[in-house]
Amino acid sequence: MIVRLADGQRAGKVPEVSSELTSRLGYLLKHAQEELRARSNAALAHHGIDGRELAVLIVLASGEPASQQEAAARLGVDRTTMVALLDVLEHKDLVARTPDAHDRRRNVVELTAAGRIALQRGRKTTDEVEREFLAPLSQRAAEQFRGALRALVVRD
Amino acid sequence: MIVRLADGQRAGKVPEVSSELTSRLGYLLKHAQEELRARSNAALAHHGIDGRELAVLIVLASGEPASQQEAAARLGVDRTTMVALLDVLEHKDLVARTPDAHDRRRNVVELTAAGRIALQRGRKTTDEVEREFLAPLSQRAAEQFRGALRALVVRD
DNA sequence: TATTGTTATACTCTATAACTATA
DNA sequence: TATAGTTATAGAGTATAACAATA
Repeated sequence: MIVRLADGQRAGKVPEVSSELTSRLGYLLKHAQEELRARSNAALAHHGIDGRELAVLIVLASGEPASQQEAAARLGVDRTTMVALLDVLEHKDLVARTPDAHDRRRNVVELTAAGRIALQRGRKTTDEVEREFLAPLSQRAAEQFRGALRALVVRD
Repeated sequence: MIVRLADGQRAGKVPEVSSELTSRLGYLLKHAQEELRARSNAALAHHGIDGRELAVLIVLASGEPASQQEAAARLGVDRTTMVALLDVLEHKDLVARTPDAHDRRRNVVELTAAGRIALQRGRKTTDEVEREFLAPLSQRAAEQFRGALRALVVRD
């Protein structure tokens, strides 16, 4: 799977990306994220979803059944963004909206049977993609890398 | 009325993001990148630029004087994207376009005196931002983190 | 014919404001 | 009045296609 070196960046004199740039933390983080996202989406496409949609499925499967707004909060996006995400997932029959009996303004959003299957497969697939992505590191280094990232992001 | 304090919804607290989500590598990388970018842009704003613009200045300062297309290749963006970036930087008087004497289709793009100053200050500022961002890690862990990122991104 | 810079256009992702139906 | 879902819209950021000038 040669994704990164595609395009016209191969023939003739290849103007390399500036080395000062590639030593910047911002550059490294951005490209690591983009590479992992591309790989994840390519692998998840076999199950008819992408990484963002899998994240929604994960959020809906965690904790109690959620309204759209609660799901949006758990995912960390705006409620208007959640509308569009759920439109797609509902159309794929992976989630179902049901009016809340106790508060008819709300929709309770839950996974369908197909949604639970897609979730299971998506988890397994992204686990594999993560392992491949981290392959250049020793197992110990990979664990330390993950731990460092968690310390940087979760802080507080 | 049913009192719903599901999940991490303690009073006065933001509803927590699903914990399965925050253990995913994709989530961690994305949020680390966004956090660092936000901090960098906030700090660089004092010098009238943002992170992307600093990246252009770095690219232009590295190696030989570049055409717009060479600069785009070094930065890893499309040439049409470079046009817009240079429009802004030229308007701020940080770079100058000069028609190439030997090939009049090309523009040679170089830093102005103000551009060199902005570059110097931008480098110093992002160095500081990176240090602060990595502060939760020991110095040794920070170096290992940077090395791991480089191994993951630069791979070949 | 091919290439450089440019413009017009479009697409993705996301957010803000306003509308509707409920509460 | 306030809230949940929705719609319309806008703004980054980036890419593709087409065009003029030049090679």
